Amino acid sequence: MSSTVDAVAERANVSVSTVSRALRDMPGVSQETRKRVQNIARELGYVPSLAGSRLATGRTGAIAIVTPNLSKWFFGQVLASAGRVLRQAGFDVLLYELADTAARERFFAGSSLAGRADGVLIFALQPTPEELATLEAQNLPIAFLGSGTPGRSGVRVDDHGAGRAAARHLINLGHERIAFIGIREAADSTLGGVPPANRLKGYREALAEAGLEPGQDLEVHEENSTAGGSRAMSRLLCAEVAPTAVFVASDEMAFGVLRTLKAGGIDVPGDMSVIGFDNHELSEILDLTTMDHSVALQGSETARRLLALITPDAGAEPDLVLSAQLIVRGTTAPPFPLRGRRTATPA
Amino acid sequence: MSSTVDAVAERANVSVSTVSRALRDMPGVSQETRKRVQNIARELGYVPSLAGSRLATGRTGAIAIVTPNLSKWFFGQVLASAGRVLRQAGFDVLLYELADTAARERFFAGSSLAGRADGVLIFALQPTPEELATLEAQNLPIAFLGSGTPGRSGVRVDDHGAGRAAARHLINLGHERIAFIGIREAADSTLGGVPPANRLKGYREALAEAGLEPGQDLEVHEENSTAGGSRAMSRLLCAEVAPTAVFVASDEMAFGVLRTLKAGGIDVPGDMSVIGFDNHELSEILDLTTMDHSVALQGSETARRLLALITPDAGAEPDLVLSAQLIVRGTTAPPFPLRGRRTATPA
DNA sequence: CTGAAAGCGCTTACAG
DNA sequence: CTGAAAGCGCTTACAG
Repeated sequence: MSSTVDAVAERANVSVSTVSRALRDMPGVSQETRKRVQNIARELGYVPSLAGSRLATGRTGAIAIVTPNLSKWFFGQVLASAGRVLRQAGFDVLLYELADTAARERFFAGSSLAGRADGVLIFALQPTPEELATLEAQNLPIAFLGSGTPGRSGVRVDDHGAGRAAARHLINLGHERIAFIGIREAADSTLGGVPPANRLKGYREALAEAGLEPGQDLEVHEENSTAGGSRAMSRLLCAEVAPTAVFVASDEMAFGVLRTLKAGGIDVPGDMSVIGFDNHELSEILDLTTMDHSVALQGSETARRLLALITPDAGAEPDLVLSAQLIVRGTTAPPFPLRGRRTATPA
Repeated sequence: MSSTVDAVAERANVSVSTVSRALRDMPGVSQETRKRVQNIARELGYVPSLAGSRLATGRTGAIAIVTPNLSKWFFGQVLASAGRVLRQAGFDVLLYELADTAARERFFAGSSLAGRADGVLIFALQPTPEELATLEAQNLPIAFLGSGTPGRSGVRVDDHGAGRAAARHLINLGHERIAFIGIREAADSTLGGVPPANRLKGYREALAEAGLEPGQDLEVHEENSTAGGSRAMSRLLCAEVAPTAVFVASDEMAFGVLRTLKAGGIDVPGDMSVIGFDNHELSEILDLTTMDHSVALQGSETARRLLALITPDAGAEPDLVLSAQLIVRGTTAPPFPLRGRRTATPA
């Protein structure tokens, strides 16, 4: 419907080359001509056809975001924050949710992104070597969020350190039987799976350093949901010797843990300390002690790194590794015996 | 990088016209030629240039989704469900988050969608007549979610009926002082504002029908967040005569309400009944009685309606008005005096 | 500073 | 069933 360069050119008595240059603030156009062309373009309501310029330049002006299950809180947050940075920079955002393995395969099967995007943001899914190869074949700049692909641009969290820190907090409180509830990926999950593993490692390391025996029955893995958390906690309650504290690899699971404990009449933090991971927007409501890992920042910084890869002037930014930070709330406390001792022996 | 129609044509000893037709399963190509062309295309790793076909056909193969603040739970859910339907139908999803009024103005200022999308889904924002006009000017099919634009294709919730139902539930339990906590839009909100108003109307209507006086001090409005809910509840606790029940226009606010009540030592549902609105994924954890309004369905059905507008064969589907449904959980009960009477007088 | 022309990669009447 | 050609709307060397 809207007019074309030709229409503008004719009306302004110049060539289309001049129109093109004038409208894009390119050098080689006199001030006067430029002004005139711009005014006429405005009058005519001219808006350049994206398809035309894409075909001519090969640039699309769009960035693709590839994400696992969007209905999870985390991905909504990083999508929102990354999207804002990209739009700010003038890019359109193309959204690819790979909710299950079928969608993932379909996506990586073809050159899904060819001619559609100038770059791609990959959230939390660890591409296989083959997948990475097909991505490379379309040679687009890529930035990764959360998947530890060495040598690639991106942002990730020091999950190992975070796991240690969470466990340390419980150890410092005096706990000796500390359980771990980790994320078990669903069979058709599209995630990479690296971060949870590292949280577990950090936890084990802290326990070892403190001279605590990590009982196998104190590590359970479940689906990352409130229901999964509930189930995991139920299993822990059947351990030979029940733990006095539990480190849960996601806040959502921790919510399920809290529900189960409440249902079972087990006081938190009186009988059981609980620490989550995420600083989910609702963890404050539940007064959950948790590890914050700057979720919004992860999204925006990944986007910024991709932009640095695309825009020639911006220097390449190094990978960013974020440290998680303990947020102390009301679900962690010294174990019962210690609390007793302390109140009985004022310093 | 990938080869072009010309390359395929040359290799197959046919014209580009034939290649184009063969690859898109158009009539007028012999089975044999078609097969041969398709094989060669595959061998060459040919993938059609989107920019080329867009320019030639005017079709983009993309749908734009325009949404308010994406980090809100509701919008993440409807985006996810709508996106799945669109991708299933072969469309790319272009995401426009209009998080504040500035973004909204920028979006509606130009013909942002011209040449970028074949249709647009508008979530929960009520376009002004001028905005609607600029949208129309780009003449794209539009489907609305949640904004009551009469005569337009879309999906919305019967908020009026839902408000009545929620209030009825409390009335039926025997409550006589029933408060309402509504959503007050932030100054730079991009939302339309229609649904909350209707929830309030339904509430008032139910009270009137039951012969209950709706005290002005029983209606408070706050920002749609847990903090807003907390503030609103605090204000209600200062009313001349405190309510015994409260209908909260969103679950997130209701979470804040529950926190405030807990902090104040007010038992739920013993001293105060609370009913929310959304059936938020975490409302079950908090055992919150609420109104479910089929959030995922809203997204997918809006997408389906847009597709019906775009694909010629599919008949136009009528607008969909969804009824909300009460989910009874643990935060609603008869008011204290009634409970007392009932236990004292066994039937 | 300005313009004529080729080219980006497709699709689609039109003719055969 | 197949092909030659025009056209979609831009950008960009190249020449002046």
